[in-house]
Amino acid sequence: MTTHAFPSDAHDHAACIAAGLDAAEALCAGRGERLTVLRRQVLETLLSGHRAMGAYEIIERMAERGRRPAAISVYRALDFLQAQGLVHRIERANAFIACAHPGARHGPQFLVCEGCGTVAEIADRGVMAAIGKAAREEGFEIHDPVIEVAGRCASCAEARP
Amino acid sequence: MTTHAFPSDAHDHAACIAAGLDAAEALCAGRGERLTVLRRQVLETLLSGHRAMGAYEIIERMAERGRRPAAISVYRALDFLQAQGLVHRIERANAFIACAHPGARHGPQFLVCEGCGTVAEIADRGVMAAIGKAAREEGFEIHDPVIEVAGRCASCAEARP
DNA sequence: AGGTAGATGTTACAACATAACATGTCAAGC
DNA sequence: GCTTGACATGTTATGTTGTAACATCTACCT
Repeated sequence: MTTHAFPSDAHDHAACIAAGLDAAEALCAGRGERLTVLRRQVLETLLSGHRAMGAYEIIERMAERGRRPAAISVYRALDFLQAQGLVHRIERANAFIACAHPGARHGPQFLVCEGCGTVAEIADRGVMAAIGKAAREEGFEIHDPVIEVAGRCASCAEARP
Repeated sequence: MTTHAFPSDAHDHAACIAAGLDAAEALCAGRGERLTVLRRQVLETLLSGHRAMGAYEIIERMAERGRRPAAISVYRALDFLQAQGLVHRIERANAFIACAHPGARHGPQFLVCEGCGTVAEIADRGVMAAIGKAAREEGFEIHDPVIEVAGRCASCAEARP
């Protein structure tokens, strides 16, 4: 299987949002966790955007479609979603993005395009193995690796070579 | 050579600060860049702390030893020091740390201990190679990789197994 | 001395995140 | 049906991190 970490221009976006929400529902149900309306809306906003978004941008988008949630509420929802592995935080951008592989165990890595802002989530075994090896040599126990690579995605590199 | 990314408890700290400052002087002189008093003090503060520090913590420390610099001045000094490769930013902590290998080309990676807060800077070839390979498979051009691994350093893991 | 480029200072504010406490919601057990 | 308890959300205020806009200073060149 060839993976396409960067979404193609014309994929079935509605279906991809629905799939993400369904996966989240299933995952929470299986764990006895509550995917409340607010949490679901935050996740849906991230899925719709299909890119990393700051908390206040999420608030803005939610405000356009109904009541404006308080910052703290959105942060709490994001905390929950992160704990469930449904959302990741992009540290270097103070932003959040819906997980591309909900349910899978990871160790995700992110390719962040400086041209278009798209964030691709990959889960490369080789990268994790190399980091594990380097850490072992220092006697370091890995808990939470953050790998965020800024650069240019294929289409942006092509557009401005 | 066995590297010790985590500093031993009793290394010659004064010498290690002096060495860092000397390296910075030499590097800037060689490039025709100006290591001004303010920039030097910011770097010295980071070298003394021997760990990652927030900008406002740097300000606090500098205030204890003289005039309190404005936030923006410290951020500008940090920008300069980062551009010269003398300081790195730890994204996940909104903090800064003096570079452990000034002058060397890198691609640094950080092991951040959640026990004691120490940050070890390593420059593992295997990790960079793995990331390069993963990026190539996506047609992604790497510009600025961020690798920050949280976990426990050897002494903290031993102290609380 | 005057010009100029770069560094720093002053002030105000934007953006990101959380503390403390009140209130709402829903299901279990009486 | 009511109470209770656990968890989620709302309200208000504030803390933390970072920058914009513009003034001033400094060191060097001519």
